[in-house]
Amino acid sequence: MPSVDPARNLLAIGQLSERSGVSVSALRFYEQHGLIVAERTAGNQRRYRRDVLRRVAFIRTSQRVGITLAAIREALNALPESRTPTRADWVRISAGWRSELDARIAALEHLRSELDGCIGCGCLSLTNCELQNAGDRLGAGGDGAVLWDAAAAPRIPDAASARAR
Amino acid sequence: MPSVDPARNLLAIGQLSERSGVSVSALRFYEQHGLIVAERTAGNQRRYRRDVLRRVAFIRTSQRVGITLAAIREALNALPESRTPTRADWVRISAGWRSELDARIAALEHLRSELDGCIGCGCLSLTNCELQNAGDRLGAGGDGAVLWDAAAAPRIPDAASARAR
DNA sequence: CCTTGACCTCGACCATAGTCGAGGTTCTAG
DNA sequence: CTAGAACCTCGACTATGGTCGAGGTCAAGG
Repeated sequence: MPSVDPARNLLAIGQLSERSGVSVSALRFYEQHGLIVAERTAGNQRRYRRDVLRRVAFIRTSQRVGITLAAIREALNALPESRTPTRADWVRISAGWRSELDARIAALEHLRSELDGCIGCGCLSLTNCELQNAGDRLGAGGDGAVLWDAAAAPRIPDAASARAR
Repeated sequence: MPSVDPARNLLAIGQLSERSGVSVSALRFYEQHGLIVAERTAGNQRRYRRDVLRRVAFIRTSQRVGITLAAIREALNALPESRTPTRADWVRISAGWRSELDARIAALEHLRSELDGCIGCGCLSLTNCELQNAGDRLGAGGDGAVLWDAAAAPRIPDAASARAR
């Protein structure tokens, strides 16, 4: 195991991996996608500043809440000088994650009530059923709360337009 | 538009697409993955029995609840002779979907409470945080209700084992 | 100095749920 | 009989979040 630069306390990728519990390949992947940064040694090896550990923690925690890497990256980039989130940053951002979570829970509950109304009904007749025809969606809650918004674009790129193209 | 076989009332793929609202490519995809079946004309074109319409409705409705195609296929294959679900089948199976939904909602609520407890805490210190360390997961609820089961296999194929392999 | 473990890049691959296009065939109306 | 719409297969591509291996380099201890 390589020893740590005594002056600046930089971490090699294996060390960061071990301390964060995130695989080496995932760390490289995060860098590729602009979520973390690394300095390089003369020999082109990555060296991480210690605050990257916090950054990785932030990323994993946000992921556990179901936030996509793209959204996490945006949240990080929105910070002044793209700094690693402070505790205050975390409080603010995680409150936003909480709203996302609320929205997703609400969407599932709405869906459940639809399903309940549908369990005994003529659903499979393919007409007159909310579950069949509603415009709301479940999909990996992309950007924002576009939940049961019937006015949104149709989620099934339907046969007619498919053929038209 | 081709006319329907008067004797058996079979549907061409375009007709099934139009009536079900599911794209032609998706219908072929479903067939490829064993969710629906088609007879063939002498010229190798698909012809669908009318009950496939019900089957497709079942598939789409189940998908809207967030069930994966793999799980839907299993549910369909579990029916006697892999018949198209009757109304009674739908009642039974959709009750199962409902439990899945309940489990997913419970998982999200659990997560939310963890997040709440974590918003002001030292989360980002990477220690002593439930959100950081818990074994529960969100991921596209695979097979069954493996929700916040700390005994389950670690979801982060961690650095150590990655290196070991 | 040399070995060995840790590191590097790049490209291919996993699952999920399809879409799109190329190149060729079939079906049906006129 | 023929035009054209609808159909066929197959392979490549989309996005997400990575993993794995090949082939090659770096760094540090003995």
